[in-house]
Amino acid sequence: MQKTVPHAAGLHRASLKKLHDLDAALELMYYGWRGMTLAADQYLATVGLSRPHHRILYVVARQPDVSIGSLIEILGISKQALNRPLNLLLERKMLTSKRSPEQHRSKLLRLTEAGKRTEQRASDYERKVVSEAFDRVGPRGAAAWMAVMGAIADNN
Amino acid sequence: MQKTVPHAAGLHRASLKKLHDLDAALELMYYGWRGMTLAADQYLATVGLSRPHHRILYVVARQPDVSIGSLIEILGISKQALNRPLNLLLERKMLTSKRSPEQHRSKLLRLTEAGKRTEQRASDYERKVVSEAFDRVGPRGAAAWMAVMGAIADNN
DNA sequence: TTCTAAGGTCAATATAGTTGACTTTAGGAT
DNA sequence: ATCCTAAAGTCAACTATATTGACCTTAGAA
Repeated sequence: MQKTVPHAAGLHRASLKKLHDLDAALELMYYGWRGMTLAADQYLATVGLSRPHHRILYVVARQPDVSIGSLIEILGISKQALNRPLNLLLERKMLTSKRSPEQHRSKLLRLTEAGKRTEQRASDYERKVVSEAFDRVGPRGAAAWMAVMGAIADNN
Repeated sequence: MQKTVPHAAGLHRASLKKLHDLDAALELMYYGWRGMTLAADQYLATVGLSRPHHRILYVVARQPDVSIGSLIEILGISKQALNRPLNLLLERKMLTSKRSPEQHRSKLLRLTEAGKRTEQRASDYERKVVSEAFDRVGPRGAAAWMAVMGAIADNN
């Protein structure tokens, strides 16, 4: 008999009976998120980081000189939850933090070159997955995907 | 001064500078997943359940008489991780478990009527979000969304 | 009777978060 | 100078969801 091989979730993507028209869509959302982040997460693991670190790097890359408080709001987590991954990134010199000249109360976060490289590589893995999928459906299909996702995202 | 109101993640969906063409797509995937599951998670919380319970109910609804081992493979988690939510659902009489007549080794899981109701309500919240989004883009847009998500999901 | 597959359970650990209760740092107001 | 406050930092306890490893039970098959 064969050894039981650990199964990745997703192997049975198409195996479930569909009770409703939209069941396939629900499953695609689930496996789509996994599919998009899988390669990035694997890369991040090789450099000792994970999703929360990537989220921080992603935001700081797109909003340089963001304050800690703003970062907390954007990420939607508590400052205690931010603390560990943020400090790791500072220790690893992926981020710098300094008081601003005029607003000494708040600190400004920036990516170092190493931080930029790591953020780019991780995000590139995700963009690559999306890009290849978009290529298969053309610009109109990509636009439709964006429109659907926007409507779903704004549902709350 | 106003009290600081706890911010839900997602309030700043459009606020980040876009460094790349596909950054908007990455963010839409993140917020799309949130948007689709938000209402369902809120409903589940009112009945003392959460996402892992829903995943179990969802799979058993679509594969009645599934064995514990198959369920583990489909969900992609360890049996220890399955144990707690599964037992809760059995205690709450949302699931039944019995040995099959011919294959006494494995147990067969089924939803009770209460389990079916809960599964349907939770999944309905998700389907409603997707359905409304599909309505905005028409059948061709919906098909394109499915094609893109399928390509992304199968990337691994 | 012994072997094995399926299931069940316990313990320790990891990750990613929470709330509450502080302290520190630094600027602003009186 | 002193007090007040905003922003940041820290410590502790807790929750939820997962992991691995070790072990036990149930029940059919050789």
